[in-house]
Amino acid sequence: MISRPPRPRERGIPEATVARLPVYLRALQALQDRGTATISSEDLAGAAGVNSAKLRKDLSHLGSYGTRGVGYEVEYLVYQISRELGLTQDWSVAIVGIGNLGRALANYGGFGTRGFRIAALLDADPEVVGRSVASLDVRHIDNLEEVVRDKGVSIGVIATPAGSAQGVADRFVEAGVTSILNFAPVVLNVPDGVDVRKVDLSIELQILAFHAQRRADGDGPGAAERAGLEVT
Amino acid sequence: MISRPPRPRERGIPEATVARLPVYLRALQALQDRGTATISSEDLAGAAGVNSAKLRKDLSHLGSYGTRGVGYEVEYLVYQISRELGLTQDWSVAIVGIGNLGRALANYGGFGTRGFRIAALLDADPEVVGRSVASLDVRHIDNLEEVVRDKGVSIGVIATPAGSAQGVADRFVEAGVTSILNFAPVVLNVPDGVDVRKVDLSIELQILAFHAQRRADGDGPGAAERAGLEVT
DNA sequence: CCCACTTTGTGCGTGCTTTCACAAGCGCGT
DNA sequence: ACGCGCTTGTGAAAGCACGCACAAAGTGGG
Ligand SMILES: NC(=O)c1ccc[n+]([C@@H]2O[C@H](COP(=O)([O-])OP(=O)(O)OC[C@H]3O[C@@H](n4cnc5c(N)ncnc54)[C@H](O)[C@@H]3O)[C@@H](O)[C@H]2O)c1
Ligand SMILES: NC(=O)c1ccc[n+]([C@@H]2O[C@H](COP(=O)([O-])OP(=O)(O)OC[C@H]3O[C@@H](n4cnc5c(N)ncnc54)[C@H](O)[C@@H]3O)[C@@H](O)[C@H]2O)c1
Repeated sequence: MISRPPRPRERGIPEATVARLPVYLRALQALQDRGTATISSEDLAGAAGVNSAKLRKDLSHLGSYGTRGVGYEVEYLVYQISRELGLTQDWSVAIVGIGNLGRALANYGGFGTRGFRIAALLDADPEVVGRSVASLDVRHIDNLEEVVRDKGVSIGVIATPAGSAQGVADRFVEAGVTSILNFAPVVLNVPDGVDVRKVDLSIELQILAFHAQRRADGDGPGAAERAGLEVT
Repeated sequence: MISRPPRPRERGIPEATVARLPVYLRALQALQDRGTATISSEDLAGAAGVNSAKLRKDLSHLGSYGTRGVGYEVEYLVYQISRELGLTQDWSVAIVGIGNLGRALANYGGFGTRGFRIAALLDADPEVVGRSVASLDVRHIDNLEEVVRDKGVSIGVIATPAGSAQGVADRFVEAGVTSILNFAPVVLNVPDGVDVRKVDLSIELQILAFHAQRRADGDGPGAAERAGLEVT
């Protein structure tokens, strides 16, 4: 391992924190819409469904943006989290596989509140290619490289059947897309430096089933807590 | 495959392990379809995209189902994981909010490979109620309690707009549903003993954006690895 | 100016997760 | 029967994550 140059400010935000920042951001934006100017860690934690100490520690990774005795200024915090998450710039998204799910995604208005723009839709089926979905023409998958280049696509969404997903991922990578969101139920194989996240409905259901079964079997006192359930 | 496990089952399977079992199960079923009889932890780990030591430790929580020098018998392991996850019984699922997403979910054939059955669709919009989606009549949300009772619904899926989600969750809980999968971008408030999981597209996109930005900023050597990217 | 009160930022103990490394166990060929 | 090669199962170590509890820092009232 090469020793890194002495960085004055090591910016290593824990992964668990990164995953929660969007939740905080959403809660803050709701507060902002309601006209709230400042909020305590206790209240914000409540709105985000987390422990307040955890929230404070998470925010402390971004810097010291709170005021003791008062709380956090909502607007300022919204800006800081947005900046940290990279939402102050625009991200072009391409969706591949305009079937049931792909269409729902394309039509989904509040895509990512802000920051994300659906730039292109692609499919392989001649029936689908050429149609207009959510005010966008569905292009043929063969144009992927061209579309990525011309539209500056930086995030690829895969909503094809499982069998096609790896191939689509390969083409995304080939075209220079290094962020992929995968809805197909397969493990994608990508080179280092490419970031893949997956959304998997059936895994979520199976986890629910596991806990439900456990609750049904040996439902003694504390069984739910042991299973790590939502506690409010 | 009728004989119950020899020893009293461990009561504490780590949550992280539970979340991976469905991934292993899917990989195993793919192997099964391809006619593979046995597989080593190394190969299965490769197919599931995890470290082989982790895979072995995960499986060890279910029992000692491997054979040293040989590997795991695919069919047996499929059965054991299925049983552990509760997939040997049927789960009735009700979907509330038959909009873009709800329809996609309802039409999604391979819902959970096996074990999950969509038993009911519910909506509040008179335009939607009464229509037939995926061979099911969409019922009015006011019938939720009745539907849950009659169809034996044990898992509730929420695909309504954010503003309605808490209300729907409350009604699910009231009706006795203790497993909820939430697609709406809100933090649900539920009593102890109710299990809520969420699927949140925009959070995933924001996490991708964070890593993409980080890569763009200080893309030095090892930057990708530090960000915890897919490594294959 | 001081004091009572509020709330942040964080040191620290605890428990969970991951990974390494290897002894023990199994099958096969001789 | 025996040894060799392969693979599992698991102790042990290291790394993360969580949440308590409290000092430090700020506010506002008197
Ligand atoms: N529908 C859901 O609710 C849902 C839920 C969870 C997961 N998924 C997963 O999402 C994916 C899509 O599901 P769906 O219901 O929309 O399926 P679908 O069959 O309705 O749509 C798939 C689309 O992908 C296109 N396609 C196929 N191969 C392609 C390729 N090589 N390049 C480009 N396009 C290609 C098809 O033409 C089709 O339009 C599947 O992997 C599914 O398992 C769907
Ligand atoms: N479409 C997507 O791709 C997508 C992606 C991520 C998240 N989501 C989220 O999923 C949810 C649904 O999205 P959508 O695009 O399908 O929205 P949609 O507006 O198309 O559908 C929502 C449906 O819910 C129904 N509904 C509203 N209030 C209800 C109530 N109280 N009881 C029962 N039904 C009610 C509406 O009648 C409508 O049919 C939203 O919260 C959205 O943020 C959607």
